[in-house]
Amino acid sequence: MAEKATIYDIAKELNISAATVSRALNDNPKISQSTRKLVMETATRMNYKQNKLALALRSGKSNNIGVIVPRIDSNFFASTIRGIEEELYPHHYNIIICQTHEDEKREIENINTLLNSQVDGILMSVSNVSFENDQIMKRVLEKNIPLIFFDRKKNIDGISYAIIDDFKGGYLATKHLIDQGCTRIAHFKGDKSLEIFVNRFNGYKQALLDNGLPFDENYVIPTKSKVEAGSLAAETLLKLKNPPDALFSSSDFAALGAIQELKAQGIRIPEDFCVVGFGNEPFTKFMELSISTVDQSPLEMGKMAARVFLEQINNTENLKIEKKVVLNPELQIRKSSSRIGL
Amino acid sequence: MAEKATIYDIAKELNISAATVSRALNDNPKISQSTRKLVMETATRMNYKQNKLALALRSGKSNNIGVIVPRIDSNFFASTIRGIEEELYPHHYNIIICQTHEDEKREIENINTLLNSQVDGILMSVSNVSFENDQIMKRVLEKNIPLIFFDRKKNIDGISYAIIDDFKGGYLATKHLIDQGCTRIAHFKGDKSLEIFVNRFNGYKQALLDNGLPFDENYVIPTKSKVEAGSLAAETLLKLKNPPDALFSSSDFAALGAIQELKAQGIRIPEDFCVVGFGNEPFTKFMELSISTVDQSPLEMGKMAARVFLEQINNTENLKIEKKVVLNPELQIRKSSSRIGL
DNA sequence: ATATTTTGTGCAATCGATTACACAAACGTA
DNA sequence: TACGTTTGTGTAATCGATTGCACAAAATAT
Repeated sequence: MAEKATIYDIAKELNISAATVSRALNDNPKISQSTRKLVMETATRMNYKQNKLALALRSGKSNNIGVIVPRIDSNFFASTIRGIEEELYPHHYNIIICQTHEDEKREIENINTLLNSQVDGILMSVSNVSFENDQIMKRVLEKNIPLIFFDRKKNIDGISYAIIDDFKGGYLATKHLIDQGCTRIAHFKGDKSLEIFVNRFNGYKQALLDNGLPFDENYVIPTKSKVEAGSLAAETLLKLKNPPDALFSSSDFAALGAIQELKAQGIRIPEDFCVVGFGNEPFTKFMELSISTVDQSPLEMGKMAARVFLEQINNTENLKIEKKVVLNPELQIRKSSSRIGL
Repeated sequence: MAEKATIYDIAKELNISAATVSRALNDNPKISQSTRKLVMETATRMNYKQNKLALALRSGKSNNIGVIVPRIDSNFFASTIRGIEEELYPHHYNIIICQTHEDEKREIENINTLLNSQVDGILMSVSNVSFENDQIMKRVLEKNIPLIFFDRKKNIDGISYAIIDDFKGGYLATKHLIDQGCTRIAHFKGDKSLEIFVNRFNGYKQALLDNGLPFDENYVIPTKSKVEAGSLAAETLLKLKNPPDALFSSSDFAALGAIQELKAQGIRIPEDFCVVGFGNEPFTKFMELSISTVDQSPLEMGKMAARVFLEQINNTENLKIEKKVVLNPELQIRKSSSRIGL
């Protein structure tokens, strides 16, 4: 039964002190070559593994960081987490994952658990905008633990973030539809308590204004990020007296639902109706009628968030400096909106 | 600057000992009501948070478990992780995520890091089958740390696992194609060093045998789980003197690639050619030509793996008992293979 | 009034690694 | 020879929480 070996076990084995063992293992130059070699060999032989908990307790650095997301099984969040992991792996940080399921209580619980676990930082995509949560986030800041938002952020002074320019994303998508000759462009709007959706909506609105198209409230439908929700919303749109000839959906899933409904009603895409989604979900590319969409470069976003964390952890002085990374959205033009050529 | 408060800070504040504070916070009945109340209030006031590192060091339980997967940004793995997280959350375990990128060195590194971090258990989906890794896994067992495989396992005595019956999945898929009247069924075979792919292949072969169809090696193409790989493999198949009339692909992505190639060559699906994939990736359902596939219930698999872990951690005695959970694959019949009705 | 039990706290060791400080041995130098 | 340096190790404190044991004070019994 190979129980875990500690530096004390090695020390006893060699009749030296644990301090010497520790120094030898850490390549401290004060230790003689002979002792060092002996210790190294014995450590290997006894299958010694440094206990990171002890190290963390003493040093105050756990080398763990917490990542909080609404859910992990979405392509977007999984990709950001991948980005975070890849950026932090070389720096020997481990990643603790938490899901909130969009529940604010869970969000607070997760933050507290992570703090209790002495994580060195927290990267999160917020679930909602209650004020209660603001309090706890401020407390994280007070403890001098880097807190970084990615994608879904809140406006709290002193908190850095990595996001994409959702306004621009909405603008680009809408402008593209206008360029295709569409004049009655509808919009599926996401949860209005989240900045990202408000910004996409604002980008949409601005593009209409800038191009002399009227903004019609009836064309804006609050829609969840679900296929079924998209179908229903499309149905509503088509019942309007003057139905739209294009859709910018804040969600790829809802866009898909809309496309299904449109097709079911015999409407041709993109000839009669153009659609642009948001998120660049894998399926949008795979469809026979591939769906135009706005890419959020989640991998890059995760990496940027991780880099901001690294900067903050290395500059305790600059902790108060808010770092804002805004990535550029990229419009992926595909069949669902390509009237012209391609 | 609200620095972190410890029980010593609370003790000093109240002029009592840290031991008493600790007991009060843990609802130890030996502490008087009055003291307890005082401690609780002071703890809240000082924003005290228990340091889990200290607790973990003393108790030898970190309440962290490690999850190792080839990559996190695949629908399958993300879903299993979700399952694991949801099952373990009520038991106050945190999840540390590691990616191997199919690299065996990384696999060993990850295991070592997790061991150093004193995780209470490791759940993993292996990346390959080198012997070197067997050694380290055995060492994990020797340390009495529960190690559980999910989906991609290895045959190592004493290691429990949660998988699906890949043989049966392959069998069901192939049998279904036979039932559709297909007689020349090809197969895209995955990495032969992984059990799951060997089993899917064996199920395919057995179904052919059981139904009096000849097994033709030329119909079996080693194919990566990529769209492009599937297209190329399909091209190869179609060049055969006697090309197949159906395909069972061990990957949904490769199946999609094949479908694209088949269509490009003017072959009608499912009339001329039936296709079944494996994995039930979201896009298979979303396509206009929806793809039949074998569902692996990743959420359930993750939960089962987590449950096995919980059983083992609660029965130190039974650690040596291998627990084998084999889930039932479910064939999702969709358009790509539905000649009859639907 | 004395003996016995109960109640509530404190002391100190523990988990494992690191590190400031002390100090002996070995070396070099005048 | 005597004194200063260097070299290599050991001692003990520290990180924060828990807990067996000891023990004083209070409550109860005799």
